[in-house]
Amino acid sequence: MKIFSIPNAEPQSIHELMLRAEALAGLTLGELAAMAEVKVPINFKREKGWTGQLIEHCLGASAGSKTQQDFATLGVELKTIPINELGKPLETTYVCYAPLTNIAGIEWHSSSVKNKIQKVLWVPIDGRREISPQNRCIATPFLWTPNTLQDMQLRNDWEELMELIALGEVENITAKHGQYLQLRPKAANGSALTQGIGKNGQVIQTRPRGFYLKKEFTHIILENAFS
DNA sequence: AGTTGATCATGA
DNA sequence: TCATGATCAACT
Repeated sequence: MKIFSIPNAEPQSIHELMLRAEALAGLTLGELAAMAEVKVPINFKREKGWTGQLIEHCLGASAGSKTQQDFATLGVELKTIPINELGKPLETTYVCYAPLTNIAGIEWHSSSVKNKIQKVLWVPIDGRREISPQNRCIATPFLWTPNTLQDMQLRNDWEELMELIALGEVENITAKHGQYLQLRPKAANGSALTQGIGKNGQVIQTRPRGFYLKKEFTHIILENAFS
């Protein structure tokens, strides 16, 4: 029987992080929440980020860290991902905000997307809606770094999307653009506005956008990890 | 308003 | 049925 206790400090090595993460496998969110002494929501209608924050806490991520990776000293980004009984993702994966102004000179190799996903600790969790949150089971976490093909796939989509943004087409971009990386609104609500580039190069107000990994892409990551 | 964590819910 | 567009909460 595996023993798990809530750590009180950040992991000092990848190895330590992975030991902690692997010890979560098989636990339900209810069991883990009990150890952390937090209440499990009946559903995620309001607390949509609850699972991610629980796992962060239980792996010893420093709370409220901004802009950089969850485990900055290790260069590791943590992502929970809801899956069904076949191991297929049930949701897309948020990566980061998309820059909509001052984008001249931004290259893929220095982009937020590329840097965010250089090293990701994926924590797959049974996310089937017919299972109550407290009974949802944590699967086996694994570390992932994009391979050459995956890097190229994301780069192609990223460059297409950034080109459209630079050309003042941001408001014509839909989630259908991009094969593996998509651009979608990312805000508290529809009234949130930020600056963007208009069709004639002027500054416009537009909804903030975020980059998301499409399910097809994360599905392949999961398949590779468990094959 | 911006960024972190994401899932919800409705139109196609 | 399912992805897109919208939304929720905490913290800064």
